[in-house]
Amino acid sequence: MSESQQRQQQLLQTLAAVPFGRVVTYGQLAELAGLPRAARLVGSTLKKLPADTTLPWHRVINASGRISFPIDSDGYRRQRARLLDEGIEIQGNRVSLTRYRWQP
DNA sequence: TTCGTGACGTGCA
DNA sequence: GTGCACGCCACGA
Repeated sequence: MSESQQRQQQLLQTLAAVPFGRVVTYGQLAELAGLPRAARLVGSTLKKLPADTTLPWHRVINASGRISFPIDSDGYRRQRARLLDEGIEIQGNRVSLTRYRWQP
């Protein structure tokens, strides 16, 4: 297994540990996985996930507390709907990090 | 090998 | 609050 594949495994394992009703930022997820400053890697890794994945990809938002998809995109609507399902409040495209951020 | 690109972050105006 | 520049890492052309 290559180095980059191991890093992606680390990220996915960390993602799987994010509890229901909580969110993490791209940068936070990277750091928790032992990969500081690899926020962009999180994005490209999530992009490769299969559509039927059971991983909570929707619990990952950017450092501003916003959903990183364009407002009118499909991905945006799917992520928003899933977050709402978990009881997370969303104003516009924004989630309150102070209330919902996961702190292990 | 180099270069452009991306579901990002931080600092600053 | 917004926008921009720059840094970061991986990947494909």
